[in-house]
Amino acid sequence: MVNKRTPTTRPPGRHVTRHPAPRPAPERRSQADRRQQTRQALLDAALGQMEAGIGFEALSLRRVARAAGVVPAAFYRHFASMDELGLALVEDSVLALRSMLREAREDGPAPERVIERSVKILFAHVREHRRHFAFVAQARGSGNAVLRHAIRSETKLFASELATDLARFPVLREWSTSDLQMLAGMFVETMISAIEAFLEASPGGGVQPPTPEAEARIAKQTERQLRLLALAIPQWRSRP
Amino acid sequence: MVNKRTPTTRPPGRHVTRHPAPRPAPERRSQADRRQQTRQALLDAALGQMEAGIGFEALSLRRVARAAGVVPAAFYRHFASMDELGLALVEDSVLALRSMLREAREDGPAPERVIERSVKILFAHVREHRRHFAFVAQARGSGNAVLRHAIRSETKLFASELATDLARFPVLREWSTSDLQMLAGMFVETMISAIEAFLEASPGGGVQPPTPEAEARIAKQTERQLRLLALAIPQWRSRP
DNA sequence: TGTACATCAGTGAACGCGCGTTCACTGATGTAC
DNA sequence: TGTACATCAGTGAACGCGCGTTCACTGATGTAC
Repeated sequence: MVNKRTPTTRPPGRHVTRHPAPRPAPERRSQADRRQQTRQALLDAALGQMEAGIGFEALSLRRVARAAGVVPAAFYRHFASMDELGLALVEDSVLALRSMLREAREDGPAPERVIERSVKILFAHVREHRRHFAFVAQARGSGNAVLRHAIRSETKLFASELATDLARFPVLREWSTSDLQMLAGMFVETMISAIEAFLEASPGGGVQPPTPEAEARIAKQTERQLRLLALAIPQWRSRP
Repeated sequence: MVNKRTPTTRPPGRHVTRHPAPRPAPERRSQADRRQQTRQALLDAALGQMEAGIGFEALSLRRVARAAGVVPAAFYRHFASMDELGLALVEDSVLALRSMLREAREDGPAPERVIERSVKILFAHVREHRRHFAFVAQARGSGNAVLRHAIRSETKLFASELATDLARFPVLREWSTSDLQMLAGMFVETMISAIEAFLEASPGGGVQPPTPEAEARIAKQTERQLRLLALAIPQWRSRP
């Protein structure tokens, strides 16, 4: 078959880019830096598009590339597909979750104010990594099977880690593993719905963070839920 | 501007439909019946496509029309857009939820086995309306703002109804409205995650219902969660 | 019952568009000598 | 330090495809007389 494409004969400098930031003065930087920077721009662009209310499944490679200020073909230098970009976002989000648990664990079990403290940490993290949390919340139930499964298995892992932490509390020392898993799962569920409420309360379709008042209201509600759940613990007769 | 379309001059009977069921022998039926039937076929086709693992947002009007055995243009005789079709599905799903509450309410509060009974009713309904539940679970977090909001407000309404029912239990008679709302919300959350577990356990990407064993396992887990939650109730000091 | 006309659900063809993917290319960065 | 060549991130153009939407149309059903 004949190659029907006309050989490139355009004069140099003729092409006008219409991208937002037309690559400012070819500053000197290493190839590795440039690569890393574009990769990050693609990830940021995807999060940014989703912030504007577009679901991950409806996100197109071309939109992401455009928002990142890069030609569609350049996308392939970093990800083989949108699925792969999504998995990279899951990975980043998981790091945020892990750091949350680490912080909560930091000064050991202080049964008195543990709920209050945990909620504070939760909301601080959600505020800081809002876009990643929004991505996870959205893709968790999305039609994309690859992402859905990745997120589900990470959520289970997270609940397991939490279960191990819970086992350190005296009241829970006698609980069976499966009961601890259940309790951790319920805590995680409560956190997830808190996160969803937080994101839903973000004005402008998730573009801005919610007002401090709205956040305080949701945090308080979450505390009440966790407190109610905690009241059940001493009443439970754990069986293996 | 000139109408560039060639006037239709094709001989009658020339066109060959490639649709699955090429409209069998023009049986006699009323226009209204035919209309209703196609509308239902479109709704079923949408559910069917989603059953195959496609998210609502990724569902195209053309796919739905094709699966319904109808030409794309015919879609517009029934819905102005896919959003509108989605809202019709939400409405159908809400009916299923209402019927669930009605059934649970039927023989009044029987504190002894109320949890066991409720879970039985829940799973019976999920089994019967699996595709509608799957649709709601999927669209609940999807990128489609219209559907997301419709589903959220219906969920809140559902929780409110449940709260009214809960108020009938003697242990809860003294509870403030907002505490009842919270409790109902937590029950609903637990149900939702049970539904998600049920759907996730469906083999073949949701095409078939889960095995009776898997269902029994999930039902049992749900019962345990609700039981734990119920244990907290007498301990709670409700304040308005 | 029979006839002439109206209604309207569904058809088939066409449109312009954004999509994912490919390709040979450019030109700055990196390396060997 | 200077030169010649290699590497490779990003480019621009092209492709074929499925999409949503429009339109004049067909022909069965419905209605008025």
